[in-house]
Amino acid sequence: MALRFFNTYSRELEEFEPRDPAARTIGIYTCGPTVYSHAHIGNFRAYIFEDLLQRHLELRGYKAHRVMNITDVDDKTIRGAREAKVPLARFTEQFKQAFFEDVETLRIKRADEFPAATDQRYTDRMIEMIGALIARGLAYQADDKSVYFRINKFPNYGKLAHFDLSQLQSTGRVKHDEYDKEHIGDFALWKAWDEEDGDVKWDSPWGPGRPGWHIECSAMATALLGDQIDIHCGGVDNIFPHHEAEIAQSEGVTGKKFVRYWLHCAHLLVDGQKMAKSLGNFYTVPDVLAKGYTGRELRYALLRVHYRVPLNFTWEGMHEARESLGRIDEWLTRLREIAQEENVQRSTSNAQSPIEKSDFENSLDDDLNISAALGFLFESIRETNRAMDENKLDAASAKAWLDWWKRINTVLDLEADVEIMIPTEVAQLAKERENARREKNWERSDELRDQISALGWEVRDTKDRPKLTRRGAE
RNA sequence: GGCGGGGUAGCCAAGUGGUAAGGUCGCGGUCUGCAAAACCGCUAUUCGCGGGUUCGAUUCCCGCCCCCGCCUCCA
Repeated sequence: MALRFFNTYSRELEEFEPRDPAARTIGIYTCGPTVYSHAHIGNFRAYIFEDLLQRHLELRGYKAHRVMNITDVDDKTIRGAREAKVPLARFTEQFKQAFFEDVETLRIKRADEFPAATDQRYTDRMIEMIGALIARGLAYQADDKSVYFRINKFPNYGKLAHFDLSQLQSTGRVKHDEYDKEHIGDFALWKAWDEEDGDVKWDSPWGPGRPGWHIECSAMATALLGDQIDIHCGGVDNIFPHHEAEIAQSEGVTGKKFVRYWLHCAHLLVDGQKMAKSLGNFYTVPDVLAKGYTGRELRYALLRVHYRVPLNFTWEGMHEARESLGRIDEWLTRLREIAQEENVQRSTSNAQSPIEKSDFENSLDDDLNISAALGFLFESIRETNRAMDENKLDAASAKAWLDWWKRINTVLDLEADVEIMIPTEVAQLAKERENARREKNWERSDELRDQISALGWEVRDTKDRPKLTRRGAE
């Protein structure tokens, strides 16, 4: 099946054709965090979706050149720095660091570049772009000294969001004192300095000020990926106005189609509601870790639902993630044991399976249908487990399954980390328990099992020997 | 009001014009000293509601209801 994605621009599933088919390198721009506070798990749902996208493109033989911006100057960061009474850069630094820690915890592949809006390379580029837009009549400086984009001069404005500009209504979310604009939909390219900004300002041909939010993405995207990029992603809430503005600015400057495929991720809900600090359902990655869950468990929970469907985050869902991963872990452990038994005779080899091994990746070709892909994984697990129960899976077959897993795990990245060493205390208790069992002292044996359990380990008596595992562990 | 996305078992969630993947939870069974893991069986006569097209619709069309989001700086 051909690789296809749902393009927000056309609202249709489209076959993916990179801009440059020969080069096999895909330019991907993904809107990153605004570092004014700790990013929440809803933000990370979008980043995990982008991670899945990149990894699957790579599985399909493409090379991704991915850029994720860091917005380190805007109203919220300035306000935060002022309230904390520290310089802007110092204020944002802590959240940048936290962001990168969370990225690692969730096993999200790092983008190739993380440009920051305040980097002079990009502020220069923003000023250059704004100048070009003014020269083309697409932007103007208003009486308040700020520079605005003139949306009436850009006929395509509204195409991405499918908005009729005459119907734009103010939701009252933005202050209403912007009488200086020609059209209510005109958005700021350059925001003139005011006292609230303190020492946060850059010089420009239009006086001191700072970039508008949208222009930074246009500047960084075109600077690092060129005038035209293959895929641009973000959350659905970015469609309007942010991505609409990016199109207007970028195409207004370059005159070329800015993005070939727009992919947008649906929101994460918590207990069926939008996540909000006021509702007390606002979680960061460390919040989830503090509840005893691991990064890979959260990764699984955020990954398992198709990106265009709203995902409801619940603790029950986290439990489900843990159990499902445990099932994968057990399966891999069994396969590895059999793969090592070179000379053991099996009654018959049973590598045959009604599940085609390519079903997993073919599902991902279909607009990243991860739920269907995981369905195939679990069906495969059940079938190979059955074969192993019946002693019908030989070492070669086990190895083949492990190779398959290795391949799909380049996309999933859900394997448990290397086995944690069994603590000597646990090993000692297990040994004592074996002695008790040999003497058929079941009471003592069960008591020792409880003690082992209290230490976070589970003991299982198999035919060969008792096995110790740590459930729910990284 | 405009524009999107969604409504499938207790929960999460695929899917197709031909009679419902998978995960999780629960129950019963095999195995086990007992467990655990694994496997087997059971758990949606039905896919928000009402019409229509069709031999046949959960899947296509029309209308309606509900949930979520966006409508100027939230992923």
